[in-house]
Amino acid sequence: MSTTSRPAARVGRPRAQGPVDSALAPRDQVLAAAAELFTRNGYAATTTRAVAERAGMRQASMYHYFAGKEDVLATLLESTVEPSLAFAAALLAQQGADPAARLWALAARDAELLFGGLYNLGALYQLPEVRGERFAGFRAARAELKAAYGTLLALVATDGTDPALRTDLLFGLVEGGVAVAREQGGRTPHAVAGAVADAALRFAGCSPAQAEAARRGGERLV
Amino acid sequence: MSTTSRPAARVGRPRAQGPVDSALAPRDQVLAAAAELFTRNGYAATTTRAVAERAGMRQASMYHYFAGKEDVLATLLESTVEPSLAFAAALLAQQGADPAARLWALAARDAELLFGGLYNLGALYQLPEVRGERFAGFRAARAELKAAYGTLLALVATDGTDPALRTDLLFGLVEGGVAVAREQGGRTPHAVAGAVADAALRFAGCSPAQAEAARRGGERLV
DNA sequence: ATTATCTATAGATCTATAGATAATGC
DNA sequence: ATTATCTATAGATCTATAGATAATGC
Repeated sequence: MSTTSRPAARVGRPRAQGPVDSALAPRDQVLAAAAELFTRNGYAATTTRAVAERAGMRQASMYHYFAGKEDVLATLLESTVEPSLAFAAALLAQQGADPAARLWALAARDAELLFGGLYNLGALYQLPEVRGERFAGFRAARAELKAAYGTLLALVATDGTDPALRTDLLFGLVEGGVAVAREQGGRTPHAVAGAVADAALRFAGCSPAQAEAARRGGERLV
Repeated sequence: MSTTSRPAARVGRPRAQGPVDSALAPRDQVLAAAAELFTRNGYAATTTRAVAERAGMRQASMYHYFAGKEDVLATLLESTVEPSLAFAAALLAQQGADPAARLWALAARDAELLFGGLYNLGALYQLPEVRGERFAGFRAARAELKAAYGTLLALVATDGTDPALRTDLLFGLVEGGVAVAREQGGRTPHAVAGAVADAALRFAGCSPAQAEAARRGGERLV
């Protein structure tokens, strides 16, 4: 039997706008719509109605999946850090590998994910709303990612005056560099990621020759 | 005659809340209030009523000084870049001075202004609203500041693959570094500015020894 | 029975404008 | 006369909830 054009039987009242042509689950349709609208028009300026209708449902139906607008934003932000954090944890576990190569790999992967996403979710990290209770999980995950940068930085740069401040600057280089690089079109995630990671190694104190070697090592880890 | 406790004679209907104890002109009271509220609670989430009342006047009175909420934000942003831009222009004119020292000085001054301000106005650069027509002046000024970084970077780092991308990353290092560094308390603008400027020199390709020399030269220019 | 959706709406805003008013300036 | 402010409000929202409804599942 053929399953190609048979619509999956769907429980529940049909949508008023008709079924949506999307492989995503309804909850993910809401998240995708929110990602686009929050980054394009701003979080506070985006109404729940706009999000729901872009996802193909009525405004109130969104509340079947999320407790409210903040819940949508928190879910989005968490999903943005998670992949980088998982990669960082894997890198920290590879204690035999060259620390400089691992730092290169972390910065490159993180930058690539931030830059390569359909939308500039990184810009949402600075929203004042993110200081709220609902975002504690996101903030913790982001702090853990930053700590991974700090661990690798300490292994590479052993001189280290004020390591906490230097870790913050390194983290800011990645997030801020990607944010500014996004303002221009015509760049590939790969090129931006490589440039950010090279910069991270220079920041960590590597000479051009050391940085070059670390890049070659790092590229194998990404 | 003594002028100490005589209130200046003020034209116009008195304020309902009584006169405000502030040396600022009413327009600047509005700007100060907006700077605090926009950065603390977000731009879209801040109402014109909240801004006006923190400035000691009624909501509608704000419209005597500004055409609307966007006008307030645009004025604030322009005033944030202007000092850095003026300093950058002065540095570019000093063609006899060491380029690395000048780059150090620009990054340090820029970071110090961003970090030292009462409020984190730098976080507002990424607002979606800033893409609008009313912000063309601000965007142009910020682009000019970025171009100054690019000019000095090209003088310091003569290898230069993809100088536009590298300029963006340098600019992102300063803006993003300050943003992340602000998240922790207990840091002085001077310390953060120095660390950011040192990082900028390393980014530009300086060896530790060259960077050290440039720092000493740069400190005299700030 | 369960589920995903819908319609309808309460209650609470918010921005910008119209027009009045209470000072000083001349 | 000029100015800085005020009061009042039109018109347009927006979020979240209550309760109904139209599917499938058993």
